[in-house]
Amino acid sequence: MPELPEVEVTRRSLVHRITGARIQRVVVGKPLRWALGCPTDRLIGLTVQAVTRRGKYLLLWLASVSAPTAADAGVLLVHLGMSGSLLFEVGSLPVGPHDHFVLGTDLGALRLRDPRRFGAVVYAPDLADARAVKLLGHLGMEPLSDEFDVGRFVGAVRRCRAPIKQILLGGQVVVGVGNIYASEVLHRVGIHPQCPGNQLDGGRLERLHKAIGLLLQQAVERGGTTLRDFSSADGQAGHFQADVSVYGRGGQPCFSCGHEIQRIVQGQRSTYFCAVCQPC
DNA sequence: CTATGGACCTGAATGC
DNA sequence: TGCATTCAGGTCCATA
Repeated sequence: MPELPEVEVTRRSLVHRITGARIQRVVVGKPLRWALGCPTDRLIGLTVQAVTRRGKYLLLWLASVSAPTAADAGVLLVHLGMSGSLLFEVGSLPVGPHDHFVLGTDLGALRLRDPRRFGAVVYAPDLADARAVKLLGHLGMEPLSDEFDVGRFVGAVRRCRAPIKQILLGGQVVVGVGNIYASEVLHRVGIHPQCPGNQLDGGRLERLHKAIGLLLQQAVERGGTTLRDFSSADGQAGHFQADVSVYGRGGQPCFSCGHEIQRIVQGQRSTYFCAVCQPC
């Protein structure tokens, strides 16, 4: 489900509702990808001071009662994995079979619903903590921020021999581009997904850089992509699936040229592209 | 260091 | 209908 746009849409739908909420109850279900890393009791009484995002992680900054604006009580790193979604609801509805982490607060209940359990909620005292560094330390540039510099992007890609699709998915150059948006952005700029990074000239990479920012921004504005079950924290589905031009469209005609969309496998993930619009 | 494949887990869709 | 197979929005880890 969740690439950067879906995570950002979740963040925006959540932040104004949960900020200031005081944690009263923590319920854990079946194990997620990683253990929480602290006793659930440790979270009781803390308040959610801010909700930020790094790549596909949401960061819930926690504050103690004595310093409610300082985020001095650590951070919860939330990852939605493949099938996760966060829902925030007033009141306390029954915990469903796929709700594997629930924060009960005085403002409502936040639940991570994740059937496949590739997601995780990890507590870290701060971002210098070893667990936080392991998860966030190697991540590349934020594509919707000013740090997403053209020169750095071009330079980094041209140092890689891997296929450009894999470079985008890897997250070490730029974060947040997942399997849907990688295929989509390469189609937009006419680059073949198997083209090695170091064979792309500066002009094409500059256009790719620009297209990544634009595509992700557009997807956020459309509420993300809902292929099966994504929804924001208030239950709204996304609409960007209506703007998808190649992902999941193997065998169907390209909207630009009419040629049949190809499906190939790279790194055990499906890639979709048009061999006419993306010749190399 | 890179590249590759396996692992984690459930559910929906497809095929025989 | 029933059962087996394939696929799915992520990413860490072991192995070569």
